[in-house]
Order: sequence, then C-alpha cells, then structure tokens
Amino acid sequence: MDSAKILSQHNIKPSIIRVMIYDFVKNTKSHPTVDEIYKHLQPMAPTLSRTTVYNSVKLFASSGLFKALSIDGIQIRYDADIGHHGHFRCEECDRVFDFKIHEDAESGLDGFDITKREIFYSGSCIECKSKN
Amino acid sequence: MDSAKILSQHNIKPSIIRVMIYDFVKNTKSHPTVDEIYKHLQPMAPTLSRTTVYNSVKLFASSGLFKALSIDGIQIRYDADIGHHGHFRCEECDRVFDFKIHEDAESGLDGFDITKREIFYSGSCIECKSKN
DNA sequence: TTACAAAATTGTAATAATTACAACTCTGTA
DNA sequence: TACAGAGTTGTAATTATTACAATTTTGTAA
Repeated sequence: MDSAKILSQHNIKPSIIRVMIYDFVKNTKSHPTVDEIYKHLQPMAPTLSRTTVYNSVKLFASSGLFKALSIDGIQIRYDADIGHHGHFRCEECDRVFDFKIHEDAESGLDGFDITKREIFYSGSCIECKSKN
Repeated sequence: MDSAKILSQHNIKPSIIRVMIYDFVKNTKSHPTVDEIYKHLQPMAPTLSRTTVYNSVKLFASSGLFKALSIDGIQIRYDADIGHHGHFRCEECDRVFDFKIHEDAESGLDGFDITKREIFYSGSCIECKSKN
C-alpha cells in the first residue's frame, strides 16, 4: 500500500520527509539507526536535520508503525515489521538477521499486560562461521 | 558459595571492590545499571570511581559471570543470573521482573552459532494494571 | 623489611547518542 | 493575502560510555 496512506491512517500527516523516512526503514532489512537513516536521506534532502529523524521515528513508534529495537545495546534501531519475530546479530560481520519464533510459552507473568516482545540473539552467522 | 572464590575460579583477582560489585549485582533483583551500582557502593567506598565499576562489570561479563542486558534501550543493565530467562519491564513503575521460558523454537538460523539469547517483554505489571 | 614490577584503581577529558528548545518555514484555510 | 498551527531545523545541553595517563595497591624476591 501507499506509504502516505498508511501514515494518514495513523493520523500522521504524510510530509515528504516523513514518507521518505518511513519508506527507507520499511525497505531496509537491517533495521537502520537514526544515524543511518540520516546519512542515507541527507544527500536527497540536503536540509534534513537529525532532530527531524528523531522526531519522526519516535512519532512512528508511538503510533505503532515502528518497533524500537535495542539490538546491540548501544544504539536504538527501528523496524517497520510489526509482527512477532526475533533478531539475530552476528558479532563478526555486524549484520542483523530476522528469524521466526514458533513457540513461546512463559511463566511468571500471569495477569501481566504484555504490549511489546523483543527476542534478541547474537553469535556468529553461518557465513562468518564457515570462514573460521 | 563465597563470592571471592567464584571470582578466583574465573581467574579474576577478588579485590574488595570487585567482590562488592559482584555481591551487589548478585543480590539485587532489579539488574542494576553502572550508575546504580556506583551510587549504592560509593558511600561505603568513598574513593570508588565509575571507571572501576565499568571495568569490573565488563570483566565479569567477558568471563561469563554477568550477562549484559539492554532492557530499556537506554542503559545497559547487569544480571548475575546466567540461566536462560526472560525480562519483563513495567513501563509504569519501571521495575524489572524475571520470568521463565518454557519453549523456544526458532527457524531461520540453521547453521548459526548462537552464543547469547535475550528475551525482553514490556507492558504493565499486575500491580500497576490493577490500579487503573 | 625493602625494592620493584605487575595489576588494579582513580580522575579527567573525550566521544557519541539523544534530548530540549527556540527560531524558522511550510501548509491550509478564511 | 493574512494568519494560525503544524512541521522542520540547528544549536546547545545532557547523559552514558570510553580512552588514557597517573596514582595506588598487591605480590614476590632479595
């Protein structure tokens, strides 16, 4: 669907920059950081400010369009795929891979209201592993 | 077991401050941050430096004694419980709860070498939920 | 005990991500 | 065209973390 329409449906005015930010995160598998978003879009939108990127991704996250991930514990990354899935970060090549969760039973949270679930693994990906 | 012995077994010299840091994290359910560790121990050890706390928790983490958690995406928290369990953070009262994981099947990571697993949920805890 | 090397600890300064905020620009409508 | 409100920008402040050199402590051998 048209990105501008998606934003409108969430009561967010689809300004050019917002649509650009939304599209970039949506089409980028690696779940970019604010800095990566800024560096990628800045050549096309020379007056773009980092603050605008921060404002926009926070707005999207609070509207449920993005999930904020703390994959590496250093920077916050943004993911436009809202479905429940895990993230694996390879510590050698630094790439982030999505994976599916099949089952996920927990105990100790009876009566709790769970609104956000994040599954984060790390180690070596299959390519880096075979190099060693 | 004696904390000093545990450190020794991991080839870490059990200096007084290191043992204090280890004990505090081990006995604190909330998985403290470096700042919380520092603020708690500083009155007892007036010359304590934040750098020492950073050095120590990093040392413990690299030796497998601690797990580094990025629970809130802002600060890194440390956990002396190495077993596989999840963390739930209540967004209202900011407390962190541990919970057990029963099953945990994933697909898409065949051939990957997984060295670290972190499960992080958030929402409202049972107490805050009943207040509303 | 003394001397000395190695390890641990400390404090300051630098770095980097994020936030606060005031000024400026754009958009839509009367 | 005028104006209000929303959006965007840039600078400065804040905060967590790291780098690093100086100082202190520890363990060991003379």
